Amino acid sequence: MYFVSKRLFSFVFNFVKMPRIKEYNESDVLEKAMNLFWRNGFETTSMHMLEKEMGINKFSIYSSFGSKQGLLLASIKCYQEQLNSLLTEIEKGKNGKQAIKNYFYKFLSFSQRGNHKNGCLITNTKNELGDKAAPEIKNALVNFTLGVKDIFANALSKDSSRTVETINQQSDYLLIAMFGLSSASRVFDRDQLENYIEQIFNSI
Amino acid sequence: MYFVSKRLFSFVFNFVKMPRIKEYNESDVLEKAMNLFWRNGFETTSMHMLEKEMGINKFSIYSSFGSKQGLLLASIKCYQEQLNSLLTEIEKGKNGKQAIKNYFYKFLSFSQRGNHKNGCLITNTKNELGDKAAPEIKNALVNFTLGVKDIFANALSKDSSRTVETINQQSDYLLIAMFGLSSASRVFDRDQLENYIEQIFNSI
DNA sequence: TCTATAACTAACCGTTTGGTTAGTTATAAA
DNA sequence: TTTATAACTAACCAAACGGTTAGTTATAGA
Repeated sequence: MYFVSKRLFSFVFNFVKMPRIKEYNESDVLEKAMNLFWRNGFETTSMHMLEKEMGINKFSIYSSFGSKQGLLLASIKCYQEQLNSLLTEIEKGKNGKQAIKNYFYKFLSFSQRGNHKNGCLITNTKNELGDKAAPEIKNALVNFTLGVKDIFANALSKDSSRTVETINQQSDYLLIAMFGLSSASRVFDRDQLENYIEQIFNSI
Repeated sequence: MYFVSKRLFSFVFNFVKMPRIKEYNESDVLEKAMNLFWRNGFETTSMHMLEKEMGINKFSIYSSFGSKQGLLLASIKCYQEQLNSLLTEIEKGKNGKQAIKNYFYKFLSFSQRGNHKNGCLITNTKNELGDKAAPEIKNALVNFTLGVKDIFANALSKDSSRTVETINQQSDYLLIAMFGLSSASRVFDRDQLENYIEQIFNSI
């Protein structure tokens, strides 16, 4: 079974005439929407703000992304791709603990893009919507979190002398510490946060 | 300069006639409002929900608390009083580190009142409103946070062999760890959170 | 009983929300 | 040039939002 777009299908088989072409790039406008959700949260970001920031009107938003929550879901996936490029660096590192620590510091810079204290879109969305989020969104959040824990666990297992149980406990701990850092990064100062990171890695 | 209520003033000086009496108790309805804000956040809690939960109508809410943000401010102060009774136990403890650890555990139970994962009203409000909060609310949040750090620092200074700088760093660290725990307590499981607490206190 | 007053009720206010839809325009195959 | 189609514009929708206000009711002193 192959899936092709309606446009491609009609181009190949000449069944329908080719209509007007989109004047915007979906991934460009999505990036702008993501930044808005990241900075302001879901509820605070109104459709009006999205129209202005994305440079297209409601009709186009709804025809590309279905609904406001659909746009949030697409934004989350876009955000996750960006975070993934930071996460893969953990997997490359030889010293697992040090690689995770580097990730914590890099996340700190990442979260303050554009001199805004944005925090983390994943964490922000969990904090704001919780159980009220659409099932697809909740799944995306949970799966990403599980993936991060796995990456932490794999990195820790590279270092010698940790039992399986210790690895599980420490990766759980680092996961929550990361969640805490994400929330705290919207409130506390840079040097407080760096001190926080140093203390975290003292105990493992 | 003495401040007395209009009612008391008129009672004492017999200047005006005594009108109809309030049918509700302000601290009772405030407690109910606080629980609603604590569980749902500020924006999600509508005036309609508040009317139903508090058992009085908008007019009474506005005449007692001025505005929705005024009601939130009163709720925060009510919440802070409840947390203070947990915090004073830290000051009583002989072993500073252990007293703070006990506080972390007690907060965990406190935050899950009524089988809801409420987190902490202070932290939730910071996370949700941030800079958009009214100045009075921001002040209340900041001052409370500073107070907690002081209590941590005083407790740590009871234990021997810590420099002034270490005390400052560790109390800053515990403050952010507490902030993280408050956020994480709405998402993670009890045993994950307990493991988190144990690891936090390994490093100090 | 009369009266001044504040607690109360309920209808109402303008604004904003997410979302829709009728009508117009640009495209490219026929 | 005609035509089918989808991208586009802009006016529109009901519902919900925080907040107000005119009118009613209960109270206690006079």
